[in-house]
Formats: sequence, structure tokens, C-alpha cells
Amino acid sequence: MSVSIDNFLKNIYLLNQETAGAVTSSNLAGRLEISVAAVTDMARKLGKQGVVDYKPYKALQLTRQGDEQALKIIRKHRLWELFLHEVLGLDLLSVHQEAERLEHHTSDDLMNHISRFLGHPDFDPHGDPIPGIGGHIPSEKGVIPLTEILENQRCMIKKLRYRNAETSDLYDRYGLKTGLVLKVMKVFSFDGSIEVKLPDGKKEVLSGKLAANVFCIRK
Amino acid sequence: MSVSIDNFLKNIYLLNQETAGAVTSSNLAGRLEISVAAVTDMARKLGKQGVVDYKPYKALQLTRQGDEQALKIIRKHRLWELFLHEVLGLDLLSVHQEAERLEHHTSDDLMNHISRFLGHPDFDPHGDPIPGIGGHIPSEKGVIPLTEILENQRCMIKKLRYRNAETSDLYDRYGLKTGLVLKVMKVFSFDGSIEVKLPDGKKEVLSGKLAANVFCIRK
DNA sequence: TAGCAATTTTAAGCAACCTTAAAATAAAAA
DNA sequence: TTTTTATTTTAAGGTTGCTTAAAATTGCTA
Repeated sequence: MSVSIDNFLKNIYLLNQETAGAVTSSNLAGRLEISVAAVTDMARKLGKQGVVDYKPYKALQLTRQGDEQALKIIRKHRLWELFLHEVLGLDLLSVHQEAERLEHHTSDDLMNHISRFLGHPDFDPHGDPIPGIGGHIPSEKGVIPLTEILENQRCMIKKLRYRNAETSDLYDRYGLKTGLVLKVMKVFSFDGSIEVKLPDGKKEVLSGKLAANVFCIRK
Repeated sequence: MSVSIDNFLKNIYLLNQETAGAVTSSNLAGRLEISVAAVTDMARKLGKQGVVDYKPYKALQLTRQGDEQALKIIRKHRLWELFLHEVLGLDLLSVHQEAERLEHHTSDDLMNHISRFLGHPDFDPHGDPIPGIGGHIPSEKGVIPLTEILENQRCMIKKLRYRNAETSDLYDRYGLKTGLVLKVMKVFSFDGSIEVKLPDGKKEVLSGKLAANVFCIRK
């Protein structure tokens, strides 16, 4: 399977998850940074191969087989991320870029060695679930955006959504990491910003937009 | 730089080392498992790019720049091999196949992290030298084939040449590994085979051909 | 429901990397 | 030195994954 196909399937899957809506050609084209025509081409081709359910002018959908392949790649991506971060100490931003390339050139056998080395983990360093060999996805039940936590409640960070280099930078500045326990001190309804108290006692005010990308479980 | 170009440069370098002779198009074509015409094409192209010194009908040679690029890839390959073997416990055969793919998709930064993790090692698990960042190649001075060790002399294995899956299998059966100390008990001039004594006291007779692929230093 | 705007498909073409087969050159033998 | 053989180059063509531009289709809006 080529890198292009890998990425095609993976991104249909992810786009479907993220937007919880229909995956259109133009959406996918934007995400893959290729032309819409290239998406149509590939979709038709993968339709013939039975991994995409392709009908002209209709939204893109993976078949069961396509789903399996997508999860396999996502598994590799997330295991690499965790490995590079935990074992080799790469920062969370590089980790994504490296994994993005390595995922396509890693045998199932190597991946299983890495999984075992890491103790068959359930979540990557961003808090995203790592699909199992059989495609099983660890549950994220109870994980909600920080914006849903009420004043004076405490929560533990489970997931930080990395939209780009800037969010990463912001998380760093505030010292936000998965596993951290926060207390919400005040919610400013004026602009949605939230004051939180960190374990070291420091208090920080996060913008509402940033808080919407921080996910946690109630404590 | 593409995978094809990587492999082209790397294999000119290695072929030149191994045969200590002129690298011909047909040699390289055989090794890369592509047609001779494809080699000519690529050679001309890389000649224009200044990494290969291309003259029609002449042997292929890397420029200084080409050498540098080849060494960079070889560095990545051998660091990956050591890492996969030492850290993740892959066997010496898989290690080569995995490294063969990963080497092309690993940033310099990641490679340096791996090198640091391993303590900036000088040799890969096959005993081949790992070029440094600046292209410096660790010395193999004093490393000679096992066939040059005289009766009753002792030596330490520094390098096992893996020609194919079979040699690998043979090394396993005899328990030969880099670092092991052997004593040559008897050399049979009839067929060049050599009886050696292993650290555990076991004695084994190796064929002359196999012995020629085992390299060691005198003890 | 007719027409317009947005989206998707089709068509034609390009670059990279490969192929086979024919032509050119080099090297070896007679 | 001429001929034969082996090797290398050139030529023509194929596949993959992309591009842009034109045509087709969808679906929204008036």
C-alpha cells in the first residue's frame, strides 16, 4: 500500500471522527493539500479496490475493510508518537511530524515490538486513543472539554488537541500536560475565559478557545 | 531527496567498499534490482546534480558531496539496526529489513536522539562502523578474517558479514556473535575449514567459506 | 421551480521512475 | 587489425499520483 493511499484512508477516518459529519472531496482535498480532482481519482480507484464506498457526488465513506486499514495506520502513528516522546524524549510537536513519516514504513511486527516495549499503552502523548491490533479503540468515556467544568470543580487533563504549532506553544507556556490535575477557579462568561489553578499553586487564565481544546475528566 | 536517489548513492558507496573496484552500471543494476537503463538514466540525472561523477561508459563514482549523502544514509541505517536490535529486541535479520525502509524517513534530529540514546556507538550489531555526523568512520584497524588466525591463537569477533538469510542462520546455529572470544583449535588445510572453541567450551568446525565472513581482532 | 453558485467529475497533461528493445560503444578474441 | 561479444546508452512507452481547466451535477435561493 502506498503512502498516498495510507494517508487517504487515514484522513477520511479522522475527518469523519472530528467533524462527525459527511466527508466531502473538498474537505479531504484541503486536508491532504492536493486538488479536488486528485481526490476524485483516488476515491474511484479505492472504490474499485473495495476500501472506499464511492458513489459519484456522494460523501466519502470507508468500507469495513477501509476502516481496518485506517485504524492500523493510526495505531502505528500513535504508538510512534508515544515511543518517540517517552523513550527518545522528542517534544510533542516533532513527535507528530516524525510519526507522520514513520507510520508508513513500519511493519506490523516492529509495531508490536514497540507496543510491547511500551506496555501496550492505551493513549498517545496527546491523549488520543491507540487502536489495538484487532482495531479496538480504548474508551474515552467521561472525557469532556475543560469548558464544561464548573467553578470550584477539579479535573484531570486527558487530552490536548494540537491544532498547530501555536497551541503547542501555548500549552507549554501554561505548563499544561496530560495527567495534570486542575481546579477551575473562575469562569468569565464575558469572553469564556477560564481561570485555573495548577498543582504547583500557580493560577493561569486560559482563553475560551484554548480551553475548548483541552479535554479532561471530572475529579 | 527521494528513496530511489538515497538507495542509488548508498549502494554505489557500499559496492565500491565491498568490491574495492570500479562500480559498473550492471553491477549496480543487479544490486538494486532495476534495469541497466534505469541506472544510466539516474546516473546522468545525478551527474547534473553534482553528486555523481558521470561520464558515459565509465565506472560510476560519487563526488565528495555524493559521498557525504551516502554516509548520512548509512549512518541512519546502522543506527536503526543497533537500536532495533538492542532496544526493541528484533533479530539481526529483521533489523536489516526494517532499517532499509526507516533510513529514508528519519530526520537528522531524530537520528541524533537515537544516537545519544545509544551512547553514540561506533558499530552496528553486524560489526559495521557507524559513520559520525561529520562523516567520520570509526576505525576497523586490526580487524581481519577468521581465516587469518593461526592454530592455538585466540581472537574476538568484531563483525559478521550477513550475505543472506542462510549465513544468519548459520551464525545462530554455531552461536557466533560480535564480542565473542574464540580460540582456533585446528585449521584443516584440506578444505580450509576451522575448528574453534567457544567461551562455553563447545567446539565447532566452521567451513572455510563461512570463516571468511567472520572478522575478528587478535587477542 | 428556474436559475445561479458551489461542488464534483472528466479530460488532458506533466514529472518521476521504471520497463523493453534497438543502437552505439568498448573490450576481448581471433 | 578485424571480428565477435559484452556492456552501456538511447529511444519509446507504461504507471502512479499529481496538476489545471472545462464540463457536469447538485442543491440552494429567489
